[in-house]
Amino acid sequence: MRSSEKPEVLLHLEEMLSPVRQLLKAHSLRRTAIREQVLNVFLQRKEAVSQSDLEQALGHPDRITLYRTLRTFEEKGLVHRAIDGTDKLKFALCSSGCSHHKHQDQHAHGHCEHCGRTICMEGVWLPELQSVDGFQVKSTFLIVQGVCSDCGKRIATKK
Amino acid sequence: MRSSEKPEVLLHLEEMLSPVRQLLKAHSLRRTAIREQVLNVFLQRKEAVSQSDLEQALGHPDRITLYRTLRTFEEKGLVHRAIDGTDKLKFALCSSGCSHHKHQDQHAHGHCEHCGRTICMEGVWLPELQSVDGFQVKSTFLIVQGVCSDCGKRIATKK
DNA sequence: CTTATTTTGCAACCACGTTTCATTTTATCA
DNA sequence: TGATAAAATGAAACGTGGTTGCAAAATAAG
Repeated sequence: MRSSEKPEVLLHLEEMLSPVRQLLKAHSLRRTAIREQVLNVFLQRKEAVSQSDLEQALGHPDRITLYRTLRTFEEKGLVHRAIDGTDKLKFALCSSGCSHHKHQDQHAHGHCEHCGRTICMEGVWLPELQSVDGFQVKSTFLIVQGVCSDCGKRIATKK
Repeated sequence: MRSSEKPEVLLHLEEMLSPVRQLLKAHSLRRTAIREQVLNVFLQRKEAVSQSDLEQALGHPDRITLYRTLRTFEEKGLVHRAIDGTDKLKFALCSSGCSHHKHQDQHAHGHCEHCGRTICMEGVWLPELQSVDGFQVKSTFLIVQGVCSDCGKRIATKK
């Protein structure tokens, strides 16, 4: 689908409406199909997603390209790694506090042992440590494992 | 090396002295070479170790056997997974509070971004949460990233 | 010392992370 | 709009790690 096939009016509308393109432009990233698709998934879901989540959501695109897309996003400060205690690497959209090399992620991550989703818990604050037994603290992560509210309801109603 | 080649007095001494064999017996596990070796590494280092750490430390034994050894130890409550924010799975010796299926790990884990080691921080306590926005909390993990005291000293003296 | 049970080591498979390189696509500028 | 430089893609290929099944070996029990 080439953009030249669309009337100009529509093009301008799209440019105005698309937060995805704004994000790409703001981080000086070229606009490509997979980047837009990936960003759309990040914007739709508010949770942390793994590469395999994305592969499924996007109908199994080239996995190397997807891999590099995520790494590029991470480098440019669009996403950060969300540590959720699983061995699976997940990413979440950065908030405005993230820059290219310093990511801030001042909230806990809740990992649901039922559905496997990882949600960001904005309300939980992390202990602010500076040094522990000679260990210089640079960042802290709090992982909360349990059952998310959706799964909790589902279990309650089905039983 | 068959034990029958040693005098009986020595045998008794060994039995009395070996915490490794006590651990195995306490968890009704058979005494095998690799299990003793792995436990020795766990007892010597006080940090969390990954499978590849163990492979290196033990001179690359059969990796499947090692893999199953760790899983067995985990099932029997000898070790627990130590979440340190890396994608690499690590294990640490359980304290007395661990049973077969319920592991307690009430301390933070410090991950050194310099040497990659993961140490247990007994002094840092985790926030006790019960429910956050409908999320039922079952366990919490605190990961502290930074520079461990050894690396801190090493950097300070070398520069 | 024999036997039943457990553990080991091997083969084999799949998922994932990662790099290299030729080809394609994008943004830029005339 | 069309040519061009730079960037991104897709294929191939490799390494590591996790996992299972099965026959051989080792262990604990009698």
